[in-house]
Amino acid sequence: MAKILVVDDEPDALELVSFNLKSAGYEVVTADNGSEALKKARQHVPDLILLDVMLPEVDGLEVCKLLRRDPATAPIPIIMLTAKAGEIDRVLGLELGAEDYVTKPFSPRELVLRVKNLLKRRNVSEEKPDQYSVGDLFIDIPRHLVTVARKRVDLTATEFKLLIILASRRGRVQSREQLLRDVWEYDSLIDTRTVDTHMRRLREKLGDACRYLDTVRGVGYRFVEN
Amino acid sequence: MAKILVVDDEPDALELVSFNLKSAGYEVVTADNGSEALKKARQHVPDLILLDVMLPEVDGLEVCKLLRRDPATAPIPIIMLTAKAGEIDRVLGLELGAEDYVTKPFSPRELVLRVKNLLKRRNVSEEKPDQYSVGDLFIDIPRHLVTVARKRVDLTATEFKLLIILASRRGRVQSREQLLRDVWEYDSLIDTRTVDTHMRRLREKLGDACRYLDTVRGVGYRFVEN
DNA sequence: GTGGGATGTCACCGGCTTGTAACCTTGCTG
DNA sequence: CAGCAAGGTTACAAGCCGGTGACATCCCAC
Repeated sequence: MAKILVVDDEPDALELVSFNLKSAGYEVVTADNGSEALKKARQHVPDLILLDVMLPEVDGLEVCKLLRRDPATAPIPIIMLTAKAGEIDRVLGLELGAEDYVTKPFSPRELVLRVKNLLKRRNVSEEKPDQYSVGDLFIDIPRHLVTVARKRVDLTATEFKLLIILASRRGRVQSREQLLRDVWEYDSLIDTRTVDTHMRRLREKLGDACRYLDTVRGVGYRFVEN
Repeated sequence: MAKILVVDDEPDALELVSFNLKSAGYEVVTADNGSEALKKARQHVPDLILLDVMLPEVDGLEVCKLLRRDPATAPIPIIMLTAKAGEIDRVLGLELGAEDYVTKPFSPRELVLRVKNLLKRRNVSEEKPDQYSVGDLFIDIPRHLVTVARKRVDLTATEFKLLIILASRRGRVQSREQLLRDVWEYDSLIDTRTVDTHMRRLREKLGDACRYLDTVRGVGYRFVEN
């Protein structure tokens, strides 16, 4: 998954943005001032940089210019963040090589969408992984293989699919209806309680690893976040 | 998706407009006279209002003025619809706080575009946000997760929904009846005092963060503005 | 056809959630 | 300051929800 450097001097904004990007599955590196941003950009060589214009000392425009000057960081696309919606800023930012521009306040959703688009355009792959691993649980989709603590676990087709759907949306609660749609692939000819039964069988087979599967009462099931 | 209140006394016009908005993916609420418009605006708190100027009894300009006077509906952007293309009307409407002005006959396409633009400008993201954060309180809807000062708080399904409804209308007081409608999703087979009990449980679990939940005596509850 | 595994359904149970009522506290009004 | 109404608290019973075991059915391999 793509690595993104987020630069903002306000801790709250930094937290908000990086949380959302992480949720969307990106790897996030942060910096809260201009010189740190330059250092981390050279150190990590991220796939994309989110850069706040208003920074103490070295401001965002300056950082942008310096990043473009260094051949190591020059090709990295940059999205500028700013509170000012002024035309001057926009033009200036774009001239200095920012790929895109987002004015505060922005919706986290919108930001993630722009990031996604930009990365897609840049052809940085963001395909779904064909394997997951959490703690001592390994899931290999093409091999249809699941192991817990290196020991192989045999799952039926339905159990496997259920596990994958949950794992691929790690942290996000899936309602029974949702799971029926995605695992069984048609709408509710099936009793929602059937999901419970399959969860039970899945948990039974996973043994210790069933700790990764949460029940959220009144809502549905969830694969734990960490 | 954004909710839009459409007000027009001609059934044909009402139908035309709401059909097009629904096609564009918006949720539509309708009213065919001024007082109903006011009632529904307060009840549904839409993201935008399309208001015909020519209405029997209370006319559009009057409705506009009244909407602006009520703090609950004041911030909602309004687009005025009128047959008259006169400059006087335009000025009057804008003075009264209409955000935009469309003269009949208009193309449905144009109308939908204006709606889209206005919502975008207002940063009413076309979709509802899937997370909220205020101070040290974080709410993540897909994860069904609430944290206060980074510490996880376990809420029941009802408590969670109540919190989300309040958070999504930050600053606007919600009456007990309103909350019953939106959280419990059917009309008041339930005692309004039940809301109190759930607010208490919610506050208890939120601990310090309950300071974000105001009681407005004689009216209802509110998530604080800032 | 038979046997075994996979799958969907059901009934039951225990516990948590939830609605309600009764009582207490608070703050407004005169 | 007294009285009252609105909201906070407490307690509790009902019932909903999810876990579980049992079972019928289906499908496939043999």
